[in-house]
Amino acid sequence: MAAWLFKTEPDTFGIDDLANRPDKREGWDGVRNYQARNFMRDSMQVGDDAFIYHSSCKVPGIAGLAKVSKTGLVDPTQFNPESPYFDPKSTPENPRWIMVELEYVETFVNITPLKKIKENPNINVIPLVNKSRLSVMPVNEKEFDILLSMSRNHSLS
DNA sequence: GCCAACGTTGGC
DNA sequence: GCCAACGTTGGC
Repeated sequence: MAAWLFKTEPDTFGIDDLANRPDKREGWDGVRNYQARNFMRDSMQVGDDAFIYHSSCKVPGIAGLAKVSKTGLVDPTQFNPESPYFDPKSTPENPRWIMVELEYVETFVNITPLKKIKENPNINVIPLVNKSRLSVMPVNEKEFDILLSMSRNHSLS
């Protein structure tokens, strides 16, 4: 089973919004980056772990955990002219943007800040730390274990 | 297919 | 709000 990290702006949609959905699930729409899309389309499987990372906020960092609950969904916002994610070049016959659905698992008591993540030499592999702007990125097993224990230990303090 | 210009992201 | 990093666009 693989693990991933999803960036999101909590002002728009954060871990609390996911937790407050009636079924605690949400289609992860609005990703408009081919590399990120390819991860969702080609590599994700139901049951994969998914960190929810909050960006562009007071304390950027990992806020919670979710899991992939559906794969291979067509992002409906690409066909909606009113949506900021509208893509006039995409057609229903050949949709360009594929998404997954995430299901809420856990909110960490405290955010695990990017600052702390950067300080750990064992997790400098992920594009997050490398200043990439990828909004969806893979997290290897070792990194996942470290990040999860950081997040849970931190929540005890 | 190169690459300069431009727009966006996102931490600070 | 600044600006570095990076993806995308479009002229050639």
